[in-house]
Amino acid sequence: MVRLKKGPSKTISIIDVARLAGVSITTVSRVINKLSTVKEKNRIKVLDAVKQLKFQPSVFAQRLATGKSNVVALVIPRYEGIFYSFYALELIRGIGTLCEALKLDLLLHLTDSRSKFNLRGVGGVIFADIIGNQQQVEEVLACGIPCVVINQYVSDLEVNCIAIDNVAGAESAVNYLISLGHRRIAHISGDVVTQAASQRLQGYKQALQKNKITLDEGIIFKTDYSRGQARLSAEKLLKADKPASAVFVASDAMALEVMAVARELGKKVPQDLSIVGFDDNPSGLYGPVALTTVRQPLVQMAEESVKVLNLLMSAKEPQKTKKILLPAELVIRESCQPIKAA
Amino acid sequence: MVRLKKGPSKTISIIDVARLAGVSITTVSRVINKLSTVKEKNRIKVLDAVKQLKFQPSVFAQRLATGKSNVVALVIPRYEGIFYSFYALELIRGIGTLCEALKLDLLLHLTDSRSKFNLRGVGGVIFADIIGNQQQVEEVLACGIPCVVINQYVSDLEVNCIAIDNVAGAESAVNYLISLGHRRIAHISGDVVTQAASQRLQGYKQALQKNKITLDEGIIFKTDYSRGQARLSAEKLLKADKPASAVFVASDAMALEVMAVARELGKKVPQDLSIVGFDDNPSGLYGPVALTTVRQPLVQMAEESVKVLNLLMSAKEPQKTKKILLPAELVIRESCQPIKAA
DNA sequence: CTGAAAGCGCTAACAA
DNA sequence: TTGTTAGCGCTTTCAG
Repeated sequence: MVRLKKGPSKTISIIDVARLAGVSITTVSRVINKLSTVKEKNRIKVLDAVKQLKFQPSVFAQRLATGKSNVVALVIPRYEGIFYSFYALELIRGIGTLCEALKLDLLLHLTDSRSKFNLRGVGGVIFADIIGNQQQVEEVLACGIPCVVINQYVSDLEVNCIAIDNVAGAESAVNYLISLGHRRIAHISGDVVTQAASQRLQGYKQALQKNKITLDEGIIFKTDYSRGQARLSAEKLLKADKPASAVFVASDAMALEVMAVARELGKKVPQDLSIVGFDDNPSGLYGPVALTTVRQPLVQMAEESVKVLNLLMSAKEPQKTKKILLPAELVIRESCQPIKAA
Repeated sequence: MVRLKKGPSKTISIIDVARLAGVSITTVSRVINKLSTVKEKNRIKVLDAVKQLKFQPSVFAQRLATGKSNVVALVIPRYEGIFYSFYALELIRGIGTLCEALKLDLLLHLTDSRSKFNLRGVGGVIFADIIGNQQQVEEVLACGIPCVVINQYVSDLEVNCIAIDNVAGAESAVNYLISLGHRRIAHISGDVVTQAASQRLQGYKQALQKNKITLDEGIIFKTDYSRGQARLSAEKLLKADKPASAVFVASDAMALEVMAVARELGKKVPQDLSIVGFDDNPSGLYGPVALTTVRQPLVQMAEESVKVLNLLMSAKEPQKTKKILLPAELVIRESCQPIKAA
């Protein structure tokens, strides 16, 4: 009835190590887990045996025994406007690099709002944005699994979140344009299903209001973050009877597209049109006119999320939920100039 | 000596389900694993209990018991030229989506050549490119873990690989330019530490040779795939005494940069310079002149890799290694035209 | 068609 | 400081 142990191809376990080292499996376990209480001499014997047998502990057995898991699931909405972006890549890179360093297993889930995944076995979850999948967050929370949401400030849920102050960032961009004398300032917005885009729009409006500039809905263009729609918007904007002298664009990728369109139409940047983007995407540095933009601390946000989660995962007691708002900072380069005297 | 079972917060296990359903745990296990031999009546009782208790089997216990794992590790070199690209994102998306569908757990490893990861517990590995980390591949192979390498044709190792025929792709691009009458054709290459870039360079050279056009090393520019270096190369190229009439660029992102530089210098595309890129990056569609390019079946490559790996992982016997070469196809759009009569 | 029971490889009381 | 041993939750013989 016993499964045959096929002599040679058997996977080596802690028992083999113990036997070779001439100690008990407990001692081996202690060495592996760096639990101090092992005599140096034995420690070395065990370490030798481990090396000799090329032993690697079974993570499954470990997790089963401890009930703990060092698996972090990163959930990214399968939403093209977001996924195909500088933002997504920076996020994955930031989170991936830190997980690697912290020895956390990073599980990637590209999801739509319907998909369900087995939560048994994951130690913590990071949600990148929430687009229609708030329910997934609630599920995770209900299971008592540590969880942090990034790039989204969640006020109606008792959940940790780390977001960027898009409102203030947008406001500072528009204020800067105003300080240069611009009054007719357009906005090309991202997809307002994302919190980031809608907040940037809000910041834009707020800046105008505070400066007593009347809002003209006719020069606010809503897009899906794509370059295609940016191009369309830019064309409308530039061919209008009463063109704007400046434009605040919700992403650098789109801003660059606007810049390109302007040039194609024979307009000079910044002489004829001042442009501010958002992201601090390195692409903005190329080209003859470096893009003025708002820098988001994406990598910082990514790393912070892993740190917070890691803390949560190793904490004994449930922690107070943290809500962090990271500042976005205006980076002045060359794509804006004071408005020409009328 | 027994760990206390804290009554309420205990995680529910197969035992609870069995108890509630009034059957043995074996039966529950059979139902979960869809092993036919269960009376319909019992099946329903079990399913009810599962639903009622919101039972989710512990993947760790399952894997420990079966010795099988459905974890796929995706290893991506932490190499900026590659990582920040359309390519990387397409790959992650393709692999991520299919894993999600196949219920495979996708583990992401951003690695440098030195990093080691615990292989115990992963059922299969996908390597995206090999940049200095061939040793990692060999390690995986040595452990007998199913493994496939993508975007790299590996001939000196008994390993499955799926790559794109960059040589032929590049050749067809250059042949096309030649067919339009171009004779002085430049090349802006990617980072030749990557196989893709060096093969594209090779295809370029081959096409010239076959057409008895002498190679001019002076108009071959090697870059790190960045837009910055593309810009520099383009400037050199366009300001040269004897400029080329056409250029084949190793990526669309760089090709777009070249196009931008050309315009800034007052050159018209395609009238003054014909350009072919590589990737079929949607960005190439925007702008006034759609980019002619070579389409790589990236998503297909990504999906194929998961399929092959999945097969390998569920196969009883070791399989013959597969080496797949996917064709790349020229996509003619607007950025090239026949050379002007001299 | 069903159930009892032996593992899978490891951790953590507890005793020594 | 070390070893014994009872689980962790599941699968899988094997005997009913």
